[in-house]
Amino acid sequence: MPRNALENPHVLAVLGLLLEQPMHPYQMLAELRSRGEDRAAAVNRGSLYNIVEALVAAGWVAVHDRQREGNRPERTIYALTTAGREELVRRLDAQIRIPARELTEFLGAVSHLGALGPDRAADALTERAGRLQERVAAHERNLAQALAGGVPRLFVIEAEYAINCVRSEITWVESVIEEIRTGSLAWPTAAG
Amino acid sequence: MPRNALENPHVLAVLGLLLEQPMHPYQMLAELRSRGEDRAAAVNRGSLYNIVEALVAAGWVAVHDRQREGNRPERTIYALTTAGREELVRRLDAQIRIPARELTEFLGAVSHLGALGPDRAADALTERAGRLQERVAAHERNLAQALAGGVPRLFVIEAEYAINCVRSEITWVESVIEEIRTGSLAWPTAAG
DNA sequence: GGGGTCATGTAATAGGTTACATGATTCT
DNA sequence: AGAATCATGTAACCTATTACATGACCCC
Repeated sequence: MPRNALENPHVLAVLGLLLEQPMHPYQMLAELRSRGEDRAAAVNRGSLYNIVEALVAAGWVAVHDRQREGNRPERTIYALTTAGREELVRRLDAQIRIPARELTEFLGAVSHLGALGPDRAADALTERAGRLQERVAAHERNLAQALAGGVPRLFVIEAEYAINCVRSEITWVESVIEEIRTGSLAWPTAAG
Repeated sequence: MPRNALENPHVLAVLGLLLEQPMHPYQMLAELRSRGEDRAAAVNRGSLYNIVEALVAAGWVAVHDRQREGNRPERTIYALTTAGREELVRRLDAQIRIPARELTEFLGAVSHLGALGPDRAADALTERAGRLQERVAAHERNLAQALAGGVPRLFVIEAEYAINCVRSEITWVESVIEEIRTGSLAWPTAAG
């Protein structure tokens, strides 16, 4: 187990899952992957076992049950402890209060937009806008379906946030395209 | 040198810097750090030398000059090659056209907002909104200063994008706070 | 004279990913 | 019968970070 596995960014995701219900690691993996499309980052099993081990050592998670079906490998169900729940709340609280510097790939690309030249830049941005539209539509479909299925809004609030982010990016991208087309965003030569 | 150092996410940043002017690695580091507050992620020298070595091997970057001042260690100035410039354009183009799944820390936190309970959630979100306001103000000051100093808008366009993102997040956060306060965002018990 | 910056090179460390190994169950 | 899934455990590998090593120059 890595020494500071507790600093692993997936720790919050694991604690969050265990808040919902006790689980064995393989199930966590399945959950994370099924929601992963828009919620969690990809985790692999190697890291996951390390994290769980570290969480147990920290006392935030404890063995809840051991089950055996037939001759399958015994599966160990883990559950949040009280301390784990407190830690989860502490981390959530901190991550909400203090915005991290979220450096996206797109921000890095935009900072060298000049290198593409006006036509290619406008073209690329247009394609992006289209793809973002599709993404918003997909998010909205999922959200509507969940709400129609009776899931409380609080439990899908992050979808609303994601939609908000993508929407505002679309607006920005489209405004830049327009400015390139009208020439109000000037293109200095040797732009970089 | 790592085998796929060319896949390193900092490659684009290095190519972008070299598009502006030839440089030696130490200077790249200084540039990245000085802009780093809102532009580039932190790079350390170990990785940087690996990247430069890989870029040279790929033919995207070549030794431009070797300079020696007094008895200081000789510094090697690298410059973009034509192939390197093409690669930069190719990567920029792709990164703009195809939006990556940008999973932020905040998105992960929001998805477990329920665990904080309504009061603490509203409180934490309020603090975040305040900090985001400060960040917008700082970005705007920098942007205004750059523009006043004669920098073409195209070269600071990424600051406009960053401001747009933060602004829209503030709007969203404030709307959620309001909904928590008025009770229109219901809080199911045992929320997680 | 001491501390900080300029500038590089390289080895050690530790983390995450990938792959190997095992074996039962279920579906086609 | 073969493939895919369930479920774990562990070792190898590769990458990035960190630290060590070197030495000149500049400012106080």
